[in-house]
Amino acid sequence: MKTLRLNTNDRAVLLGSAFFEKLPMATSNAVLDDVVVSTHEEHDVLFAQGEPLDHVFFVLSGLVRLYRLGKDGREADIAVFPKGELFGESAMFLGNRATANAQAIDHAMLARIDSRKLRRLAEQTPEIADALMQLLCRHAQMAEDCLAEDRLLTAPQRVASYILGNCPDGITNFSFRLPFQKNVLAGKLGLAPEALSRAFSALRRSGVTVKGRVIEIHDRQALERF
Amino acid sequence: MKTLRLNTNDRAVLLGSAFFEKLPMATSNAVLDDVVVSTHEEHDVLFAQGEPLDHVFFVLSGLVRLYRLGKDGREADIAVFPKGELFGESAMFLGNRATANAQAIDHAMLARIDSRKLRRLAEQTPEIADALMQLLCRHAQMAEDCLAEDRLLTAPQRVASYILGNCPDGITNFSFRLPFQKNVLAGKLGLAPEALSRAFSALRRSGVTVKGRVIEIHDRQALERF
DNA sequence: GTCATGATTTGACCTCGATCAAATCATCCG
DNA sequence: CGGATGATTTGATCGAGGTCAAATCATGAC
Repeated sequence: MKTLRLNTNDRAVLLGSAFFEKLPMATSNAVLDDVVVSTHEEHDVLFAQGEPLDHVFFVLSGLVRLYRLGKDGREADIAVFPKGELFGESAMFLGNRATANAQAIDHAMLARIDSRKLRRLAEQTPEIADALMQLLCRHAQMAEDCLAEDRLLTAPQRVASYILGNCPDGITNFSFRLPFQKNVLAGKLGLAPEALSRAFSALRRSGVTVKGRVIEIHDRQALERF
Repeated sequence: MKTLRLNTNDRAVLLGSAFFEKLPMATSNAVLDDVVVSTHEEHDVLFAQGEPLDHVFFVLSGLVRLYRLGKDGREADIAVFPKGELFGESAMFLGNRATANAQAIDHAMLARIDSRKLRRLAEQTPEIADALMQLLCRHAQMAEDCLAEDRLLTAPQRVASYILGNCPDGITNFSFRLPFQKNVLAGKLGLAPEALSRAFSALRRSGVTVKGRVIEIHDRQALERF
């Protein structure tokens, strides 16, 4: 891991993200003034469950996977954060201890925001408190969505739901590129890679084509019905 | 559903809860000044996914179940809230639309707090914003815990984990009463009632005794190892 | 291009938990 | 007490998805 200072481009990514977008510039500057950037190799562990954690992380580039470990060493993904996402915020409210492990997928560049300072600023600045509440709420929703999908949908249905989540409304014919290896998608959906593969092949007869990382949809309705 | 005003006892329950406990009295009074109380029969639906929702609910007595519906009508529990819990707060940040269904278990008495007012107060009062952030964070953690347990643990392991969560540390011999029907516990753990029953019987050989709603543990270690 | 390495798919098998049906058990009510 | 109703358990069966092994595909290094 190497650490650097924030450059202009990084700053632009930060300011354009969902979290900072709605903040007045002065407020954003206050939050970002002592931010440090770090780069990480694929598979680097950023922090581990239970460890002290006094930063909130922002993904400048790459991807980060949040997961828990089972007694037997198996891993369960909680979330995958792409560029532009803020994570690790829950430790701020839980005694500055991480509640999960985090690992870089790809090479990743992260900005670290001091969590004590952020919390202090949130007390003084309603806009920051509001942004934090929205963030917490969104992350809670992500987990609840995941939980509900796990419990209600079969593997092919979960994959269909993921695809539809990437397809703009009203379009019936659509194609996009997975932002990560199938590997990672499988984890995110709570599946073994083999199960993901079989799910894709089950969806083929509903007009889904998979070539490498490129997914093509030919019949939105069929997917929705699945 | 009948609606009433807040009586002294209800007010005491509210003020003693995790959310209000840390607020100055004047702040709590501001939040509670126009609260309305409603009573609900078993199985009453409080609100449905997607509906407009402009209250936050507080459980004065009874239990409330939060769940999502699948296409086929199957239900997946997101959370169960006992007396003293605040819920429905996420709608506040998501366009005042419920993200799940809520249903009373038992007879239930609920206090409704106007969510627009609460949000306005949160902007003016850092203590309220902070309490809200803690609440959101706790609810997010609950969902993440659930998700991780679903993915990492078998049915008997999840039940063991639930029991241990109700057993104070360091005690090896312990007994407690379920706060709801096995029915409800099954849903909360993402199991069919039959699976819960079988899980209990699998735990019998690890020193767990079940008589009606009363659970007895005779060997904490064995449960932890399970 | 050739090879080596890692990703993905496919096949075979097996386990967990869902489902349906039936048997018990518990509680409440007259 | 006798029944009725609902909760819980038990039995039998089935299917989804995990695991392991092998085959195939893709990619980058040379």
